[in-house]
Amino acid sequence: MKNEKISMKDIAEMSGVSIATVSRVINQNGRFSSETEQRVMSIIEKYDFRPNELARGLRANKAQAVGVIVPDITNEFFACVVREIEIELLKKGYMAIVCDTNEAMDLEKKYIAMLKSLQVGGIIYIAGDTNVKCIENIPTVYVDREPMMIEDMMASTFIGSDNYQGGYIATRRLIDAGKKEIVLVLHKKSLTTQKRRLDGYKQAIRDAGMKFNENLIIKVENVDMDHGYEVTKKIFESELNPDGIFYSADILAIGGMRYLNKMKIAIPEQVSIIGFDDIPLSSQITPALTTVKQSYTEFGHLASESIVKMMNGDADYRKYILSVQLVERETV
Amino acid sequence: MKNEKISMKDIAEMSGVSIATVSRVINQNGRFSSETEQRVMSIIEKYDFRPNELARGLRANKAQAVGVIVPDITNEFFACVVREIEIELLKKGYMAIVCDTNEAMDLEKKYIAMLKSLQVGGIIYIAGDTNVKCIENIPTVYVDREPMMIEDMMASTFIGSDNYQGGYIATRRLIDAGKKEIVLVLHKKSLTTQKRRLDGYKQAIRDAGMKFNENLIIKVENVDMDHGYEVTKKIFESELNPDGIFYSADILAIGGMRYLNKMKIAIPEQVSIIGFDDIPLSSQITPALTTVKQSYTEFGHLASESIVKMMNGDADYRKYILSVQLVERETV
DNA sequence: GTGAAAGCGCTAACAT
DNA sequence: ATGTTAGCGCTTTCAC
Repeated sequence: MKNEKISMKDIAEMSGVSIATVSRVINQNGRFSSETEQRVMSIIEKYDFRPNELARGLRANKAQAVGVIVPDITNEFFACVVREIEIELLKKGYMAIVCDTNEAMDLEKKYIAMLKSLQVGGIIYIAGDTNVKCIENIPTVYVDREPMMIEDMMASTFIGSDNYQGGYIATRRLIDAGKKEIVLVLHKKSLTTQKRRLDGYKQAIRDAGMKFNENLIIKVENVDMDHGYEVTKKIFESELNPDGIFYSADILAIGGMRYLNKMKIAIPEQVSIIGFDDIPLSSQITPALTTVKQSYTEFGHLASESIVKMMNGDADYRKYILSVQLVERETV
Repeated sequence: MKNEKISMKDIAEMSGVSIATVSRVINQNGRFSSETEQRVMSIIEKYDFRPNELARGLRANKAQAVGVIVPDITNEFFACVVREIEIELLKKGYMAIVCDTNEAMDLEKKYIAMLKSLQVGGIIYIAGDTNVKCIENIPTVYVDREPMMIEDMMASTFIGSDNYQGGYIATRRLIDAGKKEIVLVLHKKSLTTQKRRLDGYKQAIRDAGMKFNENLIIKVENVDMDHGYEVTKKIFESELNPDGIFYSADILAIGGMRYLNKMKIAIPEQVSIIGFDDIPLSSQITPALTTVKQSYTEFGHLASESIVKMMNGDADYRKYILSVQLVERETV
């Protein structure tokens, strides 16, 4: 009940060895006899002792932790990526410190500062914007959203999907379904992800011999279900009359479908819908959402792998562009 | 580019004062002239210096951080609670360290150990189970899921919803809609939340002069959409023939609705559905889910408030039982 | 194989 | 108003 906090010094005294030896045993740094090891270990277990990570970190000049910056933890896609990262990092002996910025740039800055003062060894950064300068003096892996590399370009790692390909196959699918007026709903922020998807869209349109129409590209302020609903309402209340909509995120599509359902617009007969991400939810709604799958498992796995390498000085500076697949369900 | 890490010692040298003075300025502990303050501050800003939290924490014998343990970050309800907590804690100058345990008890133990060795000042604990012993020697706020208090009972705080009331009004609503065979889908784990909702259900049934039927209580292994689907399938493939289902979580209900839609079972004409939580998603699907609302905002707010009080020795040992409301939408 | 001791960056008690 | 210094718990050189 009242275990006063125990330190290595206490363990040392109780085992009748010096604190240096205790340290060696704990870190398995050799130079101790196996009898000593046994004795020390048994005391450690008896008191359930774990070394103070603050002191360790101070000594090592960095914590056994990595910061993870996420723009929106309530978006199932990011939540899944984060879970994956946490699990992987834990396996490797690191603690993940997750910071949800709610897409606010000022919070992002604040969290980066705090993470630095916490002396995290690295940062996994799912940026809220692309005008971010690279984080300085600390290993960083950029995930999903690629920052404008100002300088430092070669000293960083990026993990993202093939968004161009994603934009292309989604649009192509809609064209193949005979759709003629295809709206693309994009996130307003200047994200490379959005730009690439647009490029893919354009190319698919051109390849089909159709004419690219600027007015069919609609930007949305925020990526959530409400904005998906509102933008769709706006579209149908305008002079546009699309027979296909490609949303840049599943949750936008889900919000949009609510509007279509409400207005009794048949999916996919009147309007086909296609999303992006393939969050677990997308297979659950009715009709189930056709979408472009990004693998959050791979994102998380690669990100943790990569940041740990970097922290060990094992530079891993490159871009990983993961391929993307069309998941056919019921909305096209 | 190559700013070597700067410490208070460097700041002190550059400002021509002692490191103690720098410390006083930073912490606004008084006993320095305003000229000194200006000079020191300007250097600090120039170098964007922030004190090493590891060293601070070591000195203070605890970090300016609180651990947050969550059973499932991909569940929108918990994600929303976490967001709220993070924001509130940041305002108060604390860092949140979020640990997603994915409903695994062993991970939970591991994370608690890690948080302790990180010397967090407190823990906000949304337990995965109820058989948890209280966390020892560290201020803890239990949220949503109440642990069996072994000892230590009076030295802890709990924040939860009025689950009995929630169970009652949901069931009552179904009864009022004329439903006769009402299934209750519960989480299998021994959670007090589940038990209370069951109690509310029973009471409502009895109050209506109906007979409680044990067979109508179905337990589910895990709370996610897939389990919602599967359990609903199982129900309709059994000899049961419910005209109302009360799911103990919105995401279960959403999975269940997929099955009903697939089988062309009309909601709410043939079967009425009611959920629990009121996650943002529930208002977005078609038909929109009738549910019992728990306020994640209040959860998060109270939890952060309370843990900070406790860490300041300002004991706040009590139970907060938040009231709950029926949100009428389209599935009843 | 083991121990003594320095020092990581900071705060606070004690001088002045 | 400011400086000196001990010490938080740990790792790691350097002696033996």
